Parts: sequence; C-alpha cells; structure tokens
Amino acid sequence: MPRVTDTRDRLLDAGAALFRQQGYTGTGLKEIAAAGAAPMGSLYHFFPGGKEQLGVEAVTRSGQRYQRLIDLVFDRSEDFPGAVHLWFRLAAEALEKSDFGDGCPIATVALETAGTGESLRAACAAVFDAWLDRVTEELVRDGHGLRQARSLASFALAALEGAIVLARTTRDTTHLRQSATHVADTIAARRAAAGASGE
Amino acid sequence: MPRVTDTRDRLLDAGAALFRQQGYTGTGLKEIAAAGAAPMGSLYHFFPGGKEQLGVEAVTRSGQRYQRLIDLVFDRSEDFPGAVHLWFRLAAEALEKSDFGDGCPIATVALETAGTGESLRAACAAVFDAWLDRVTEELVRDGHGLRQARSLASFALAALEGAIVLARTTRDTTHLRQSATHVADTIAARRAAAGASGE
DNA sequence: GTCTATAGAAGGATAGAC
DNA sequence: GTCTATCCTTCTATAGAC
Repeated sequence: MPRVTDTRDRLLDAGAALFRQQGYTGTGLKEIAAAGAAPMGSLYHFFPGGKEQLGVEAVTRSGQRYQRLIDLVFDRSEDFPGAVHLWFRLAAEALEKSDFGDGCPIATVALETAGTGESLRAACAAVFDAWLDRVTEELVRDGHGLRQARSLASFALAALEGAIVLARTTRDTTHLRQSATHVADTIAARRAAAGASGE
Repeated sequence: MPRVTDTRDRLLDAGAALFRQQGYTGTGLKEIAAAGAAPMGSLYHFFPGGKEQLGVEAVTRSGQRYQRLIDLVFDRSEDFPGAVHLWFRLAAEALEKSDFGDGCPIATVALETAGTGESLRAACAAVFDAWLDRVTEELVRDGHGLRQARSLASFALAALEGAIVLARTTRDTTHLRQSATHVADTIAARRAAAGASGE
C-alpha cells in the first residue's frame, strides 16, 4: 500500500534531476510526469500551482539534499582547505560519472529565472544563502572572523560554481582541480595571516 | 539603401541580448524577430539552419564582443591584480545598470546546452577557450610561468562566472567585489612567490 | 529580400470518468 | 488518488505572394 506521498516525491525527484541536467525551460511537465512514472493528472493533483510550484519545491529539495553533502564534506575533513579539495573533487566525480550532466543542481535554473520568474529566483537565492551560511559557520569554526568568513564563503562557492560552468561546457574537469587548489591555498593563507595578527 | 547585412546583424544582436538575459530555451524565434524588427521570413532567409544556427552565431558574436572588453580591461590596468578589480567591477556595473539582467553573455546558454545540443555547447566552449587564452597570455606577460598562468586564468574566470551566478540570483553585487579581492590577492601572492623563487 | 499566413509539433493546463 | 483525453497557447519551421 503506497504512502500518499510516494508519487509526489517521485515527481519532485524526477523534476529536480531533469532541471539539473536540462534547466527549467528546457524541461517539460510531460517529461517529468513520464520520468516520475505518474500521469499528468497526478502531477496537477499534487502541484496545483503547476510548473512554477513544482519548480520551486524541486529547487528547495535539491538545495537541502546538497546541503547534506556539504555537511558530509566538512565532517570528513580536518580543516577548511582540506574540505575544499574534497568538495571540488566530489563535484568533478559527479560530472565524470554523469557524462557532464550533473553539475550544480540549481545554477542552471538560477540563471534562467534570474530575470523572469521571481518565485523561482527567490527559491534559488534561498538555497545559495543557506549554503553560504553553512560554509561561513565552518570558516568561523576554523578561526576566521565573521566578516572575513562571509567573504571567503562567497568566494569559495563562486569559484566552485564557475568551475562547474567551465567544466561542463569544455567537458574537462581540470578546471575544478585548478580552482580547488587556488581556493584552498588562498583560504589557508588568510587563516595564517589572521592567526598571526592576533585572532 | 540598406546594406545586405543590416537585418542579419540586427537579428544576431537581438538574439545575443535575449539569450544573455533569458537563456536559449527561454527565448523564442518570434521574440528575436520582433526585437530585431524583422519578419520570420527574413530570419529563416539569413539563418536557414534555424534556431540552432542563430544560437551558435550569436554566442560566437557575444564571445568576440566580450573579448574586446577584456582587452580594454588589460589596456587600462597596470598589472593583473588591478585588471581583476576592474573586470569584476565592470561586471557588477553591468548587472546594476540592467536590473541584474546582463550577466555573462554565454554562461546561461552554456549550462542549458551542455548536455543537449552539441553544436551550441561546442560554440560556448570555443568562446571560453578564447577568453582563457587571452587571460593566460596576460598572466605570462605579468611574470607567471605558462603552466601556472593557465591554472590561474581558469581560476579567475571561474570565480567571475560563479560570482555572477550568485549576484544575479541574490540580486547583490557584493559577491563580485568579494571574489575580486580574493582572486586579485591570490594572484598577487603567486606572482611574488614565483618572483622570489627565481623566474 | 520582405512579409503574411499557416502548418505541424510540443508545451502548459483542465475536465471528468473511474 | 489515478488516469485518459483534450483544450488552448506557444514554438519552430515553411510556403508562397510580393
């Protein structure tokens, strides 16, 4: 006996996966319904707000899931520079395993809907903010002042996002390894400087 | 008496602008024709390959135009760290002037078509490679070894692209200023280290 | 080369039986 | 809650007059 949320979850997962690979406008509701093994009627039963509602919920879900991966990265790393290397490496492996299909789960949707579609843009922004909060927290724990931690978190996430753009487009994960090195080195140097000047 | 290329150029410019703001799948050919003040018949007269051909040519054109802006940035800067600050600042100003509409002219299309649409993906990759070549050349001129210059170029472009993603999504150009500082500092430190160890 | 009209397919959204 | 059939719009693409 299926739980009432099974179909709904399948649709969200299918949507999240397709949005990640093809973007929001590039994915049709019929495609999502087919991938989620559900008829159109069920899709609109669970998401009366249509594509926009499903998009917002899928982005939010993707954001939460990816945040658990960030948690895992920090759990397994000694310090922040080590976490950066692991994080970027996992991103590179995800790309390689998926023939460069699985990049950032929300960046494509974020760019597509930054100008049109305010609700989706806001959902993507909330996800980025949550990730930045988590990374900032870890940098503070690693000895950085709050202000600098915020700045470095934005920098690290930006480098990751941009490296994924370059890697997917050129089909070359070298970009991720290169950015990882420079980001990790920069943050290590910053911490040394902060420590030296009296934290 | 209109030159034969006028209409064609207008369509390319209109397409490039719309793709930049809304992405490839989010922009319709009728929209491009209307923005270019041309009927559908003219669009297919100049672009018999349809949307894909127009997309490839628009991306290529955007890439060349943006490369001239990169040239200008380097012309006006004393050294590479200074160029980074100017470059990121111009990107921030473009976003602010356009209500966060004008980000990277090709990143959205690149992410949308990375998996589907090989010709567009290749066109975007060619643009990124050309930009990276130009930046690498400048880093070499600034005293970096070729290998390190390539790596730093990829890193700098990645940080810019990612910061634009964050800025457009959160509607906050702080991300661009923060990444600019860290990228400029990192490259300055690298150059000092390379210079000290005997280039 | 320019323009209108329209074909043919795909997309989002609904209705209504079960 | 599930599923099918269908409406309406939009999209890419083409035909054909001028």
